[in-house]
Amino acid sequence: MMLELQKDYLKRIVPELPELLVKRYLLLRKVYYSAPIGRRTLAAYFHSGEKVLRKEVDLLREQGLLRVEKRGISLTQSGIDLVTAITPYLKSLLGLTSLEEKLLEILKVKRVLVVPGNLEDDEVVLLEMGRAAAKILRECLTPEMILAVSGGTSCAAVADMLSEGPAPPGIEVVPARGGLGEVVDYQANIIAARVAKKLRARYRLLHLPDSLGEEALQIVLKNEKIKEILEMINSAKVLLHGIGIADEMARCRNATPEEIKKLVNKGAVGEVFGLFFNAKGEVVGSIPGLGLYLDDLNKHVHHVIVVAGGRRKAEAIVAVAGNRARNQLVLDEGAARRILEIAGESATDEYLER
Amino acid sequence: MMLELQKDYLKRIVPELPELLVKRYLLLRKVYYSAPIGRRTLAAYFHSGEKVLRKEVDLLREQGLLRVEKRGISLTQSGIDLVTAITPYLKSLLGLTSLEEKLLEILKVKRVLVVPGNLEDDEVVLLEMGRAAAKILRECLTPEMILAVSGGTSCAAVADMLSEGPAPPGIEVVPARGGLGEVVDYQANIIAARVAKKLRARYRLLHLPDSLGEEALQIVLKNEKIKEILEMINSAKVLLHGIGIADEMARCRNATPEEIKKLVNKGAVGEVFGLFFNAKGEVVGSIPGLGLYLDDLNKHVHHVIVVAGGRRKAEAIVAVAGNRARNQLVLDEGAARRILEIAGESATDEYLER
DNA sequence: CCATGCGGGACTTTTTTAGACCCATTTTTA
DNA sequence: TAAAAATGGGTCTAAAAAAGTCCCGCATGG
Repeated sequence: MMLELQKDYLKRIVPELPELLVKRYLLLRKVYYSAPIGRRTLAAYFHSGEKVLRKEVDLLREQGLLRVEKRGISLTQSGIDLVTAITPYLKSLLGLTSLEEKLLEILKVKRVLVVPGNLEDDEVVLLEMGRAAAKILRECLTPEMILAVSGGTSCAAVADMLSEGPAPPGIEVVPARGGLGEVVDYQANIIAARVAKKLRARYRLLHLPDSLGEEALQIVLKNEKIKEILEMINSAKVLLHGIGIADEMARCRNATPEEIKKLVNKGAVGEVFGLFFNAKGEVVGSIPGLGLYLDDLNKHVHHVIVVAGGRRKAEAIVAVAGNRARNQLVLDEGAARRILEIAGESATDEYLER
Repeated sequence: MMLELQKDYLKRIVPELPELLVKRYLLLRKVYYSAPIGRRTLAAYFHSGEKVLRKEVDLLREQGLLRVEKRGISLTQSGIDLVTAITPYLKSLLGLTSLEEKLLEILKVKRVLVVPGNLEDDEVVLLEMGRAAAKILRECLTPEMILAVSGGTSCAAVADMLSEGPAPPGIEVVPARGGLGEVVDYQANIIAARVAKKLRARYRLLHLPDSLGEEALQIVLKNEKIKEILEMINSAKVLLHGIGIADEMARCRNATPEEIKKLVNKGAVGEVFGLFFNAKGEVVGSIPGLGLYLDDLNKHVHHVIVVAGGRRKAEAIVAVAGNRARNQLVLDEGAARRILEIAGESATDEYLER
């Protein structure tokens, strides 16, 4: 409270502080993730003039935070320390801390962590979310547990940012789904393997194409190996997953226009593991055959880490991750603020209904 | 510690923060003590251009901290709140908090409070010191006690800044000395009366010219009234006093050149109540007759509040107020930093002696 | 071995800032 | 009560700072 008070006063007597602080924080953060990086590249990234950027760089270099060399700009050790140390203060200044508290109430989950920035405007935000989620993930690990991970860019970012180093013994990493989409880096299988490698843990793969006909699926499911892995997935104690937007994911899974229409009519907005959720968080559709398996998962798991960002995913996040007491959400500022807007709107709606 | 850490990081990522903060703090503080005050007067005060100052004023007005009216500039309620609330943060930023801790060790007193700024450059500092000391003074008051105050500009400032309002019952305010100097506002008598009025307490006056011959003094001392007051002074539980520079005060008390030379030869650097102290804090001279009385005072008193500022008073402060466990010092930044310098020098001297 | 991207420097244009007034009004002073 | 001083606001101009746009020599990586 005392800190909040001072922060407020500080903003009034030095109103240029937030702007300066955020600007430089974003610069340092970008360099952190992209070093070594050139002056012009940075300028283009921030849509600012070269001279303007150079001034900032010079200033931060004079402060000993940046190192400017022939090969490009990178952070000094102090710069690295600062970027991590100042994040909580910045979040408080930007109102993200109070945003987190509000979302905690609205979404009724275990934890909400909001990363500054918007995924849609700034690619670095994804990495930052990945880093935050990776940290949480490590906290959740205990010996002899199964960790299930989903696919997608968000989980890929977590794998990227996960620190290398041994995890508790006996951990196994499994993909929560089969193959999906074309980009190999975002496949659950690949991500599971990469996470396992970082953790120096074992992993299993699920060799199952995702969009399979009903009959074919029934046959494949009789395969012992696949049955075994599916059982492993279902007994996972930690679950890491992203969130899909319903219609996009349906299209991505080669659903027919009728099927998509059907889903939309049922109010599907969010998707995860091939399960489709409506705004109230109810399952209104699923990939045939696997649906039941995966619906069970939520009942036995201990920790669920959800990583998602971008304003356009807000509805899906509420639908998929809301009202689940075991969920820990890692969001970006864009999604977080949008969720608050939606909640405000629906609250207004309720008010109007009376 | 956490706060210190953040402060440090904040200074590195926004190095212009201290400058901005201090500049505006000083502006607000000046307005606080001088409102309503005009733009040009302020500009002249800060030795800055009119336009520069106007920009700052506009900014602070937009922040709702200043009110700009035909009659002049004054603080809004928020502005008043801010000026008082931000002081501890500012002190920490300027390193005054750590300065206070160092002085506490060096001077071995009960408390050291350092006010930002230098008395010699900025007249407002005196008022700020007065306000700080007045606050401490009120904390020290208990029913039925005697409060003794000395003369001088510092104590006058305390009287000025003392809030109006009742004190614990039965308090009596007495001047610690008789008349001294020409300026009526700085007489101990007048200050005692003003303090008493603010506290809604009773007061007594000491009708005794300070520079009296030895024989005349002996006669006057037989006066019952005077004896009574002198006894009251000696049984004071709270003592508020400033600090004089030895040679200046000697001259002020109409000492002959020989007497002054004698004092200087004895190493006198500081003065209070007509007692002269050398650098080690020993009494090396006094106004005839009253010396013993006043030397006793320090032995029975509970709280001693010392107010002094300006670099040139540093030696005197160390001499008079150092090494007294009951003393609470209110200093300005100028004096405080100079004291630290002196301590460093003498420490170096000791080092060289080995 | 060359092409790309790097930091640093220089030059010009644009924008911002700062200084020096004057004005109508209010407040203080004589 | 009248004169004098001080108030905020406005404006014009000079100065300075900022920003945009190049070019250069160099290292690095394909």
